[in-house]
Amino acid sequence: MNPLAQLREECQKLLEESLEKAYPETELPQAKYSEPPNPEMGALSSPVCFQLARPLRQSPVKIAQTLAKNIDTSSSTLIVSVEAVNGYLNFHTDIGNYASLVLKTVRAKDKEYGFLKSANPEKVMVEHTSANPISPLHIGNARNSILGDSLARLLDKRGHDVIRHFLVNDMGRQVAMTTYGWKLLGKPEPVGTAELWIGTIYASVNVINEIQRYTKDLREAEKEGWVYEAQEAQEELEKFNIAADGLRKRYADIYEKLSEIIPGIEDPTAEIVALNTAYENNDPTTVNEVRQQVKYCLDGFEKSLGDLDISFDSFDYESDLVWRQAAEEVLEALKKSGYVIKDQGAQILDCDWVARDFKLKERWGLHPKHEIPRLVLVRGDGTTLYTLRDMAYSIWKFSHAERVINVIGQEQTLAQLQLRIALAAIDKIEMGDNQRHYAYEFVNLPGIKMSGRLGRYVTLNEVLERAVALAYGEVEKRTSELSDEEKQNIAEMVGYGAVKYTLISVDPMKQVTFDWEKALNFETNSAPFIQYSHARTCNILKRVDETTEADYSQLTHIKERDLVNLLARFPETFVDAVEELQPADLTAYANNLADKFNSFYATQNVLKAETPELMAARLAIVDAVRITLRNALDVLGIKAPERM
RNA sequence: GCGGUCGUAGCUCAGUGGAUAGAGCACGGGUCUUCGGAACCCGGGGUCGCGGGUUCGAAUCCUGCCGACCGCGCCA
Repeated sequence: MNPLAQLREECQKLLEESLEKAYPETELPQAKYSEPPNPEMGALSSPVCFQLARPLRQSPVKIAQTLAKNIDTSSSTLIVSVEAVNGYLNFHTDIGNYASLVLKTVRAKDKEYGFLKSANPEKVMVEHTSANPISPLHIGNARNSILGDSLARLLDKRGHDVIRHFLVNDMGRQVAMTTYGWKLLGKPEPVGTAELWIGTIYASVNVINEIQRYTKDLREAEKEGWVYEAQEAQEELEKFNIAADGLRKRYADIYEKLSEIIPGIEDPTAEIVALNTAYENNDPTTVNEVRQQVKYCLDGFEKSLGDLDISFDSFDYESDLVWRQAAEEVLEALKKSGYVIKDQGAQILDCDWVARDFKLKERWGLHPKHEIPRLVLVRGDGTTLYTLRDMAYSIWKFSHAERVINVIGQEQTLAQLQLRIALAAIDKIEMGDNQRHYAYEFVNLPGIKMSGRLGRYVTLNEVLERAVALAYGEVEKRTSELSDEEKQNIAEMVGYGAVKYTLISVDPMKQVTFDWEKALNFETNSAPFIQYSHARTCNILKRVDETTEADYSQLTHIKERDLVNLLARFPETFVDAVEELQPADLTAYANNLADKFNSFYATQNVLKAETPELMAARLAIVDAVRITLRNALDVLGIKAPERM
């Protein structure tokens, strides 16, 4: 299953024998094997001589030469020679044997190639997306969904039992505001894309309220002759008026109607708060209304994400009564812990104290000077805060899983840390250990900031539509004989793949600026490029029936060796990507493999190979590349069409 | 003020202790009677934010500055 590991074992054996001969009594230090800078220098390389330099009191270069001289490769099937270069030991493979091992392994394992299973499979819950059900998913949410889903896929392939979870934030003021607007409109059915329609209601209510407020401020300031205040109000008004124009353009009647109704209401804010309270108190009519509105949005989310092949095993509503009860229990436990202090009637958790007592900073790798701010649990008026519900929710997660990964924006870092600390305070320190905040940064738009409150965003749907349309145009140029449906199918695989790839391939902690050109770039270093390479492999394979026995020792060209080496690296790349939770490792790998394959393709003609045995061997490479590219894309949730 | 994250080519980004720091875009030049050019090859372009330290070896680890963003609510 892992040919690279076999190769490494043989290297290790040779090294040990050589060291025993050349420097008896010396232990072989633990050293990682690395990849030489270029394939001509061998398949594997060891820097072990640098570590031996001190104990042996010799230069690494000298040691490497001595060890190389003492290595006898006759006992090894995979290694044909070892070279000392600048203190490194470079291992050269017997291409016939190594290619045979690698290519046969890949082809025998086929769909399972690379997916080494964990020795300790766990139940893992991945919570991702969890977007507020009041606006369409935008390109920033999509980063969350796509990263979360790729993590879930990676863990699943590694043999873990994965639960994909969505938390519905239905308790906030924003949901109440949206439902309020929807009621004012007479509870109509959504028109067009439901989430966008809902998002327009939400933003309209908000914008209208703000315009009223600043209009009032402006009048007062003018009356009193406050120049500075007047100017400030004027600027705010302009901002909201621009937003209003955008909303009108999207759904003229929503904004118009609401802007006729709302100014006639004495205190809309009070009514929104009242609606929120009624919902919290489980008033049956309100529950129906809110849930209906939320459902419109969630159905839309499921559809957009479904297009991307992203789905959930469970949706849970924050409003479910269980949490409130569980939150009470958590509060009791926290009080008993003794870490809760009182301040003007409020109850507050002293996080830093907990961290000190349980040595959490050492345990979780935080800086010793990192002071953790205190956390308010209960207000002075006795009402509880969200944190308690979040804790209860966290505890609930662990009744379904041993490990929890929360894909949540980077701005929640402190809140997530406080949550883990609070869990430690009530004797659930292992829940803190096994809970990981998988943080990611914003996606910005060039020039402006996205804002749900102003209804200003690039929606996921828009991006997907444009990507698929562009892909369709390209597909049409090349596969005119296919039916429209087939072309559409391929265009979707390509367009969706392109969007996923751009979001997966950059470090989650890097702020990115959304760039249409880059998202729709179908050239090298994109999903379509990898998919295209895959289609090329399929195309070659389609043209032949392999009958001749391959002679792998004829794969003497450096590009062929390079591909064999790279193919052998896939299983460990996969394992590293899962263990480090870095799906980007796999986009980089797949791009690299596609790149090397195209380079091979340009000069090493497969079907016109010099001998039938060489052709068979090259076909084996092509087939192995096909399998590996497909598997790498598959584990990222990107499909690989056979033609495009 | 305190804490976190980021800073690598003109632009967008890889590279989490190893050899000469790599891709794509953009720019300049080439390949093609093709196993599908969404391709391949060559080229220019870098004091890895700045300074110190650890190490045989640092873009990578530690530390001090500088800059950008985000947190530090009796909001959710």
